Amino acid sequence: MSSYKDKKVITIGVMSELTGLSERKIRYYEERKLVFPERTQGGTRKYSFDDVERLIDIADKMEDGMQTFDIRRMEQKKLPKKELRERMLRGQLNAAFNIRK
Amino acid sequence: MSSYKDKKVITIGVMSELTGLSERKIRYYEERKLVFPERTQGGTRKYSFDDVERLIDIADKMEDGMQTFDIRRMEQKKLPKKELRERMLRGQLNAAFNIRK
DNA sequence: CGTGTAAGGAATTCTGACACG
DNA sequence: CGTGTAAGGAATTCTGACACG
Repeated sequence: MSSYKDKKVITIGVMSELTGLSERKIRYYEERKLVFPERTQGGTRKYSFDDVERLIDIADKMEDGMQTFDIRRMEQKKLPKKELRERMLRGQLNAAFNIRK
Repeated sequence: MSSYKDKKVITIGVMSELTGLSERKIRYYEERKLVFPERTQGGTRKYSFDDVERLIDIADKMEDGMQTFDIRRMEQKKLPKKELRERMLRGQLNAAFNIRK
């Protein structure tokens, strides 16, 4: 089962190129528990191709106005469907009208 | 067709861990035209999973006493079969008796 | 030929913080 | 909340060379 897709070998610089996301964003999504890179002995992050796809997916949802909180809940599938729909709608409205909290 | 396997994303440090080869060896095999990493803007090497497999294969052949020259020829499949067999035999003999040129 | 190593420098990454909205 | 940035330091990588066998 252990494929190449889940082997953590990609540095944050390459990941940034692959996803188009800034390193800052990538590190922030980790802080928000959305990605879980491994580390080298020295402490540099290592990501997998699965993480590449995950980050692209996250980026899409962020663009739709969703918040990291909602994305995390969504992946855990623990949020009741009704509430999730409301949150997604709110996110899209926020995005559409560029609302600031 | 462009799979993950041929995407150049692995740094030499990770490659060294993945293959068990020293960075010195990995760079040397590049010098001998056996692997062809890409480079980042800054000049650091990037390898693919295909390269991981290729290097492991190379390492096996080196252990059998083959020389980089023969390995390269072998991959190009341009060496006559008879001569190749002779070279492989010689390599294995060298390895067996630990002969120094 | 194949590989280790010390050397000096450059590129990459890391963390914690301040800023803004 | 999400993200940019300047800051200082540490880890990583690079090249060319000398060594040895």
